[in-house]
Amino acid sequence: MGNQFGSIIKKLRAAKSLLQRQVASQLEMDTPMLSKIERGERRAKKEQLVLFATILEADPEYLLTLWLADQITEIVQHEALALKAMQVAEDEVKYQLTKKMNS
Amino acid sequence: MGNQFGSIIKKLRAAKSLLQRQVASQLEMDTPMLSKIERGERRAKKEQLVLFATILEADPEYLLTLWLADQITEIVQHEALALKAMQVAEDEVKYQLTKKMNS
DNA sequence: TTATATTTGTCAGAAATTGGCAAGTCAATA
DNA sequence: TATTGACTTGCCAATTTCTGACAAATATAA
Repeated sequence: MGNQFGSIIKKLRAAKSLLQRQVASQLEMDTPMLSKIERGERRAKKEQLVLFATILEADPEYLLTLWLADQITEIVQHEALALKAMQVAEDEVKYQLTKKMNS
Repeated sequence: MGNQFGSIIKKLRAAKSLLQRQVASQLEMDTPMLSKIERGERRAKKEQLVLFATILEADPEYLLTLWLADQITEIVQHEALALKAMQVAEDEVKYQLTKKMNS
């Protein structure tokens, strides 16, 4: 249950003393939807991240990082090989980056 | 295009001089499906990994690692924040592991 | 060519995801 | 204790994505 993105946006919202109703309306969603996003039951759409950042005065890159990290965690959680898989993926991404550099 | 899992099982199959037809039949899939898995166009089902390992005489944990890594790579590829997101996810997984230890 | 191996394209059915609403819980307070 | 407001839960239909299967195209080799 729960994820990092949801926990953070909930915390940021509380820090600004905003109600779900107020944030949700700006995002054009209802409060049940926002509630679910905050509790990690649903995932925000990528296009909504910038708006979240604006409303909550957060760094959009920070939110995107958490949003991506949650998806990774979801894949490997409960896996004994989680850390190994992440290491392999990291190596692959780095390799792709060097390939991109030389082109 | 292409992923690590697919490339490896294709290489292993070639090393054993097996045809797609021979491997596919044991997995109860047709050769177009296996072809797509080898080229990363489709993903093997998790339940098939052990059978892949048996047929190709590979370490099942190795194949599972690649299979998981591919999914991570898919999420973060094309993302400038890929490495940062993976780091955050890794921290989270490690944290969950310590939490699990003390329970 | 002919045969065999692999890849590509397509598609209907299955499965997962989505957005939205109704109803529920919970806490504060009148 | 009744009411109000904030949030959560449960459910569902519509949409989207995924899956397996097949036919056809392409490649490889004899």
